[in-house]
Amino acid sequence: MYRDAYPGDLRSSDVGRRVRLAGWVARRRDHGNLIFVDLRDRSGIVQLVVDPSFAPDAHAVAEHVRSEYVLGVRGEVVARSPETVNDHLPSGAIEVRVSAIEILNVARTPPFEIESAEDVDVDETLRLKYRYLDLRRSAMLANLELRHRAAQAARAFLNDQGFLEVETPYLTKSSPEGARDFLVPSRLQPHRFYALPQSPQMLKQILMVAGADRYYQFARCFRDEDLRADRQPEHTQIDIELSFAGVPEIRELLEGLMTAIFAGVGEKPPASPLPRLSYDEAMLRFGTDKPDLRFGLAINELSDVFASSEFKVFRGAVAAGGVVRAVCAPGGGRLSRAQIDALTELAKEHGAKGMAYVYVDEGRALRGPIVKFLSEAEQLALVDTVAAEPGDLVVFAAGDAMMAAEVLGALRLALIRLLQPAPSERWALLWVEEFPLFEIDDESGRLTYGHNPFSLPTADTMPLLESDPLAVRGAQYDLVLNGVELGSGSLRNHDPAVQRQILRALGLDDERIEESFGWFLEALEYGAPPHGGIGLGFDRILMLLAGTDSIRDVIAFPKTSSGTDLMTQAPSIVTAAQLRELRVKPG
RNA sequence: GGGGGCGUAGCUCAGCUGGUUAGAGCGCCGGCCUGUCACGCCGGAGGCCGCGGGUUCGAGUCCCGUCGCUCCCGCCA
Repeated sequence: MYRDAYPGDLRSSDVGRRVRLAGWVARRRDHGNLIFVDLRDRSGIVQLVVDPSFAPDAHAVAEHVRSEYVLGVRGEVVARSPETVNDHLPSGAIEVRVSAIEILNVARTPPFEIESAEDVDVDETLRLKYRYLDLRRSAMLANLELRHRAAQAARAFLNDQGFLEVETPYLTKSSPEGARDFLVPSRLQPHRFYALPQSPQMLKQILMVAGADRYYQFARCFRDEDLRADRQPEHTQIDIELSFAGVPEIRELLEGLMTAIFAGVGEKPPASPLPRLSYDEAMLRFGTDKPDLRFGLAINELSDVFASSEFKVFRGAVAAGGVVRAVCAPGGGRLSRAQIDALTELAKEHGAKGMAYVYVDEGRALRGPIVKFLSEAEQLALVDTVAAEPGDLVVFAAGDAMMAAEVLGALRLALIRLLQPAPSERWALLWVEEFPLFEIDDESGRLTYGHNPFSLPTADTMPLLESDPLAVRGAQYDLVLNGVELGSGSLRNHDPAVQRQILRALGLDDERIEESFGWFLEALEYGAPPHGGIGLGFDRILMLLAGTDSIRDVIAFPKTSSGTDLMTQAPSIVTAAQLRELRVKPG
């Protein structure tokens, strides 16, 4: 037996207890006579005292101990004298007086300090190469525990709601739609390939057809696309699907799930029912389909105010069927000229020709290059509409409505970043609903799906499928937390005819539909129940709950943004023999 | 595919308009130290300045290329 107690768990109530401990040397302080060792494991740290007059053998061993050595220790928990209590340590009221030490394993000097006094940011490259050392740090272990607790809370909730956990295969069928697939060559069937799933979407719908009724899975999803701080080639989603449920019930269920997850990690969950925004509303007011509602700075409609303005840019935009809209940034008056210029550049990057702006002075008087073109009535109406206060900055976008939404959405986020207004709440969780089922692809000009080609159109827009597909809305619901899309869900098409119609509207010919989706559409013909579900980005939820800005911090073994695993050096070259066996020709 | 940032000791960084032998803090090694907890004091080792090329009397510094990491755009139903 190596241990009968954990270092970080020991407290005053354990005084007098004889314990066996095991762990790593976090720090050693050698006073020549007394030696102090901070012993660490997942539970935390406790101070060991090695006194040569009490335990000469243990002291002789302790002299050779170094950082990150693995120790087995025997001793007695003793109270510290009041002046030696360490308030910074949960176990700081006690220490362990050591009677015997065994070095269970030695360790090379770590390439970076695991317990560093200063809060130094070690280069992530190094952390990833030595991930086992990085994970040994308490912050990273805390993230692993957070992940575990969130997963357990979600499972417990879903189990309680009668859900069945089902695993779907990793080796599955490639389909040309959506993201690029990771491919796996088949040895048994040369020149054929499996694909790693981008999502278990169709399989979970098949489970509904099968009568599984309520399904969930912590599903690993693979996409061979370029990476980001919040995107990995493989990520985990809490994949959920249920039968015979409408949108309100699904919303209620998922709000319960989120509440359970928040509570499971010790966070106060946002109050149910959550706010709901339609996609159109979100775009209009926040210029994005994933608004961060912790901050105001909503977009204001000013087209009517400036329809006949002397300021040509505004008047012209409205005359051409466009809009004039603005965001009022409280305290924005303190932005420097250079910062305004940077905002203007940002606006241009998103399609604006420039960026009109006005400062709001004392008495709500306006100042800035464009003010001389604005009538007194226009100025009053502007100040009134955007609720401007002295010290504010108002930025405008004039032109096409789509462009204005995008520009102001970007400006809003940039202004929030620059001005750092106090968030109205810690967690702003909301639903964004009824996305357009179809979009126009910028490159090809063809119709493409907005979110998910399996979504059911809303009842009122279903008849427009052929006549005006761009007006069709899906019975969809996205969950957005603090401006991050956590997941997107919808009711699905259980009617194969409607599903086929949508695929056709996307420009797929019957042959292609048959090849990619034939098996799936056939299944729908055998009594598919009405159903719907969602896929929640588990890593993203954890990233937010952990308070980090990279998904890599909540994944045990993530890959770099060029897709390498720095620890194992995957992906790697394989042998010619392996390729021959797979009938894959070396490039 | 495109744009930005970074790369100097084991780690985090400094190194000015090109100019002696490239520095600091931490870590590491050795010595001393009975209560420290970022222990303290003394001493020491440690550098392909990412890599390749160029300009120059002279390059960590300037130029070109390249590699790696990173952020963003495209992309990601």
